[in-house]
Amino acid sequence: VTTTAGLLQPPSGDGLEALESADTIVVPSLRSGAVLTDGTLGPDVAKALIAATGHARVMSICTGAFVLAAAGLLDDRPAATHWGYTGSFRRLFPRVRLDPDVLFVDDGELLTSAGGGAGIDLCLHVVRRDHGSKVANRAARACVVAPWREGGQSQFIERPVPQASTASTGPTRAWALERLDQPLDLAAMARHARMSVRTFTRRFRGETGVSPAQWLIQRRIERAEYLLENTDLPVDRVAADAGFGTAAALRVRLHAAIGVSPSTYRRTFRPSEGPAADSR
DNA sequence: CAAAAGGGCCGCCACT
DNA sequence: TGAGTGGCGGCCCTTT
Repeated sequence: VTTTAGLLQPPSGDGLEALESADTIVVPSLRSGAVLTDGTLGPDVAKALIAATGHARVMSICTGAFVLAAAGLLDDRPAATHWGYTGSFRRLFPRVRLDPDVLFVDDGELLTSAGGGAGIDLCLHVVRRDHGSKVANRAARACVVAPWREGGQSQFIERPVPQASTASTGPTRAWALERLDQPLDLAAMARHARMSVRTFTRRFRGETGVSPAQWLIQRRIERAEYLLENTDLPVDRVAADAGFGTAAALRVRLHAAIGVSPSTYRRTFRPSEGPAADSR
């Protein structure tokens, strides 16, 4: 991977020529510059970027999307950028189909991501595409980040792959999220995805980087954490609603994931709440 | 804590 | 010939 960073204002003509031979060009986020305020870009930069699209994959992180948009690369294409810049981005680049709800957008040779953290998600996605989920997972571990985040309903938009012979497990994940409180086993999920169990597990791991059961546990933990933080439901109700069945199972999972018990977790987020029973 | 049972995961391989 | 599929078996972890 060849990355060109900090070349937006090349000192004296050097730098941009690197784009001619790059495989992948990553435009990082900017905090200032004309492109953010009035959407203009040096003509030589724009020209170099446009020329590079013939042979290189071009991606942006955070406000880097302004650079791609200013060069006209994103016209009539879906894209993502930092949520704080949604308004000005739309004003400056009305032709870009900006999606404010996704972590990143994979439109084939053009990839854009939301804020810095989503930039990591995008980079891991690219590594997964190029080198498989094993390498991507190792990279994620090295960076101390989750190999995969769901990020709301629409985790990311993939370019509608031509003759998508490959059905995705994505719809089944959405389906599973709707019924987290019910028993869900591999057979049921595979049936929903209309695949054999073997193919389902293989695809699932390829697409998310984790196994179906691990993914389910992670989602259930998130649900339980939410309920502990935002409701006064008793712990066994939380366990049931999150799909753990018993409070004991929730205890074990939560402890394995973040090292604390449900009640401790709740207390750190709702210190002054709860029934008077626990007064001193 | 022990033991048994039940799932899940994944390498392997034959088969489209 | 090559990629995708899915059944099998063994190991592992979780639950009872």
